[in-house]
Amino acid sequence: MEQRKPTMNDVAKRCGLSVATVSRIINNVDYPVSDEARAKVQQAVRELQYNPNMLGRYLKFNQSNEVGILIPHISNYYYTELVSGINDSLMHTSYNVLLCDSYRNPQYEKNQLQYLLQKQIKGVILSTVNAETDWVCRLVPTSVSLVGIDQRLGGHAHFVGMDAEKAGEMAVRHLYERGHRKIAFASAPLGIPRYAGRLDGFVKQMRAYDLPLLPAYFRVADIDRGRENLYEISIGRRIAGNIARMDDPPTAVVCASDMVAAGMLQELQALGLRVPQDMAVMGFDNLTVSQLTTPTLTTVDPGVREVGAKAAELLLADMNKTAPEPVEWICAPRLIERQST
Amino acid sequence: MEQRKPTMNDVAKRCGLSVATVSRIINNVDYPVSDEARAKVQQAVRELQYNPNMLGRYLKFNQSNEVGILIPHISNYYYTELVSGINDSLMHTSYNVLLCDSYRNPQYEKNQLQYLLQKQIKGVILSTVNAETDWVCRLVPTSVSLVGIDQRLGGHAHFVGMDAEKAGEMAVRHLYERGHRKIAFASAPLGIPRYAGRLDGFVKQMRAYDLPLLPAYFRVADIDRGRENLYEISIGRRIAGNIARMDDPPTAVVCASDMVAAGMLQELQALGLRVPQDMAVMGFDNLTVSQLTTPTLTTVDPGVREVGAKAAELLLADMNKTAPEPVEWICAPRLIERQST
DNA sequence: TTGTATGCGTTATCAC
DNA sequence: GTGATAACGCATACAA
Repeated sequence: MEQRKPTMNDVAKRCGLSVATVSRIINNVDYPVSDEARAKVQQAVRELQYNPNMLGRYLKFNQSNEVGILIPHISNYYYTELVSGINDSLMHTSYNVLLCDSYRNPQYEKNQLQYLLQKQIKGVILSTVNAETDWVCRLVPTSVSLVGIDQRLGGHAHFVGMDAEKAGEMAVRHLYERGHRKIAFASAPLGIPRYAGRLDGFVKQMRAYDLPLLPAYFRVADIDRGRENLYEISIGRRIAGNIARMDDPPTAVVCASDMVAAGMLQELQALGLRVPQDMAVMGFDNLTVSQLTTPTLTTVDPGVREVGAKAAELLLADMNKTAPEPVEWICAPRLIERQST
Repeated sequence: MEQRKPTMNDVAKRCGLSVATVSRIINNVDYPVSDEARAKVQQAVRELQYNPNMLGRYLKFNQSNEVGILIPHISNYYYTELVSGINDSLMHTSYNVLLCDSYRNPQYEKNQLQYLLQKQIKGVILSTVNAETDWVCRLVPTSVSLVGIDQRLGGHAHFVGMDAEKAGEMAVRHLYERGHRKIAFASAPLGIPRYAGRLDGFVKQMRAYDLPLLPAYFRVADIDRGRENLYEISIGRRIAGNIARMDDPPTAVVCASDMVAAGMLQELQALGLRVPQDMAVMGFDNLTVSQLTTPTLTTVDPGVREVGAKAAELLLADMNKTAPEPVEWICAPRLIERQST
């Protein structure tokens, strides 16, 4: 009962024409064809429920019509935001988008990229798991367009990034202007480069203001596993406990991400502190959740959606050969003031 | 400068062997081959940076190694949760996963499915945009495994679902047991079948308790656009305003989803009502956000992740021909009691 | 143990 | 207007 899928040959036989004619009609190519033949083919296509096999076509062209997006984890809100930015731009094109997940595993990431290349995709937008990216441009031939997000990829790759360091500076500046002098930093593990960048900016601006950088005020979780979002929330909760119990607690805490900040916010309040009166809390990313917490969360928006849109734009330009030179584009962060500071 | 990608032929020429031998070595097929040939081929592969072209291989086999997931919207937390459940199971197999987004557009959805089929994928897991699914099994040949989520697809498709109606009943029962008699229902548009199902269950259980079904207590938003998550939140906020201003307000409100409930929660409190004392609020889905609101949100967990895992399991079984008959599996909902009721 | 030749479904070049 | 036929890259039956 397993029906074999009809091929163009079947269609041709059915209507007594050749595959050449059938192909021309199906592809609507600009070629003289009799109305009679066209009608016959269209009917046969309908009767057989013929659906063209792209593998044949792509092989012939030696080029597919697909672009890949490869991100560390689909269940992390940061990346879904990013993908939305990309998709919104790409959905209006004729390209087919393949979304792949590297599960924060460098080995898996490399495999996924290799699979995509083996399918002869035309372009890739890649946000790598970590800062080790040398292998990428060695793997991706120049005939495949390449855009790196968050991390530079070298070679012929374009780069779209966010200024994590500046974002970190902005957070400190905002708190300083609100009168805070004792400011802590709470983070998930710094293997994620944007968290490290935010910390760098934090330190830099603290120094610029000549504020104390107490070791006790740096709280970076070290284990790195569990379900993405929940994991960062639990880090926030845990660090909140630490901070609340300190002899000389800070008056404000900068969290490396909104998810960490959300956990922090909740636990601080559960421990009886008022936010922002007793402790101000800030995050980064401007995720949807930052509007749902009570109080709503002040955050630095790195421009994730804009970055996605720009990456898509660059990819398209490169595939059209209109962007021969590798381009760098950095999105400026934006402070979103809400109730938590 | 555009280098042509090396083919197997190039590898063969380079090491003075035939493509047959090269193919056998590259595929590690169980076939007698001299160590010398093996070494030569491996070196040539490295030197040329040869990467096999799957289009050729798939075409030859007339079968690819890929499965597709097609969902309404990647930026909707409900679906990312679902995809996570699927991926967690599929990542341990040799199948390649292609994630596609139908943008809540039925026409786009059909196109996406067609593209997947044209690429000769082996199986699809599909959560359709709406309840109109007749076209699906007409489009998907029996040689392609098919699993429907949320909506039945007919034909040879398996089905994994959640009991939305029962979930709706559970919500009412929970509130009733807490003493609530005047209960409202707030929802995003009912074009999304699970929202309609929850409403059905709500109505059924209200009738069973002989509770009043006042028209004013049914608040269903009618416009349907904007960014997924933010959109549902704003619906929740808007309906909160309506409810707070009523002459004879309910004492509890069931929201069709956690996102609607989160918006509701926030706005009610902003308007000076205490949750749950003045107004109890419930949601559905048990999304991560339901743990981040203040108060945390009581919700009915429909078992999204389990459903994803089960769908993956069924798909794999079907592709291995170990599940010849279409299977139906419905996940029982679970009440998650938190602070909002 | 290795090589030759064929075909997978498609498009394009040529001849008719 | 239409129809043979040769690629595209790969895997394999068969020959050597």
